[in-house]
Amino acid sequence: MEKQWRRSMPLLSMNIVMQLTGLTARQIRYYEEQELIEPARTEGKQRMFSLDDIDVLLEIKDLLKTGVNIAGIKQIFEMKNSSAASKAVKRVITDTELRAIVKEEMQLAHRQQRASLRQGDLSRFYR
Amino acid sequence: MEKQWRRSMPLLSMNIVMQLTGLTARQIRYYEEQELIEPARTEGKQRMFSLDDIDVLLEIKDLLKTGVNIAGIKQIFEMKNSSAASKAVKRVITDTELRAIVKEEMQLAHRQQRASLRQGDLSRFYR
DNA sequence: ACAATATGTCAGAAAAACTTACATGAATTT
DNA sequence: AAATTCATGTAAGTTTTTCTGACATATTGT
Repeated sequence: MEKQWRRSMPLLSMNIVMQLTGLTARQIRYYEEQELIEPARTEGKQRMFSLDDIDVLLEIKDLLKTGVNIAGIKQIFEMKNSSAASKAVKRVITDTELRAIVKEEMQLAHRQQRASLRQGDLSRFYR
Repeated sequence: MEKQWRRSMPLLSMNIVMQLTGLTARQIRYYEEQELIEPARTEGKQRMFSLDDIDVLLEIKDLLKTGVNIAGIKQIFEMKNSSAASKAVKRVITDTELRAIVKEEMQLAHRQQRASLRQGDLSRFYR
């Protein structure tokens, strides 16, 4: 609970993040557009990412792979944040919404043989 | 003695390194020219630095501030490397050379009131 | 079939970084 | 004192990287 700020320092440029995550620039920008991440910007408006951003991007990648869509990921992240803030897990997502998400998840997880672990990217290189 | 490789991954661009070290691009390129560092390159020939590089740059900055010149720094680094390689500290530097360096060091350290600790840069932000 | 999603691709503009060359003040050498 | 060396500044022109915006498209949901 001390040098956590280091993980939130925006040190990484687009190119590196692409390599670390195995995502394309288009994907990364799209996730930002969808407000799943909010990278810092240089004076010249270029994106600068933190290690925390990398974490989030890898999680997005995994969730998409298992079939959750952006809307679902957004909800999941909201849940995380509210519980992480240790505020008695607010009901930001209705039960039906949650069930829909989980169902969707299960379906695709079944279809695809749950080939989960990412590879071909450099994610194994950090943390 | 395990995830040390992470510190050697070239993740950082010139701009960030300038901020982290408080050095100018000119200085950083000059130190490379003098073979004190050897940053990786992207396909397009842009420099990419590792955390280890940052360490070295900060050390260069400190040593220069205390009055050691590039040649001296080069020698010091050689000593470090050979002893780090735990090869019975070879005499890569003659005694007279060493004395010259130390003398030079002492003189300048005296002149300048030994205002040592760096500030104004972001070095405190990592590690 | 139609609409929505997530991503690819292209084009033009802007930002960042590169190399090379010349300038310069401080320190050192001759 | 003049010349030289050292470490850094600065300018110009070029290349690389990133940006935004638009349009294309395959897959999935209704």
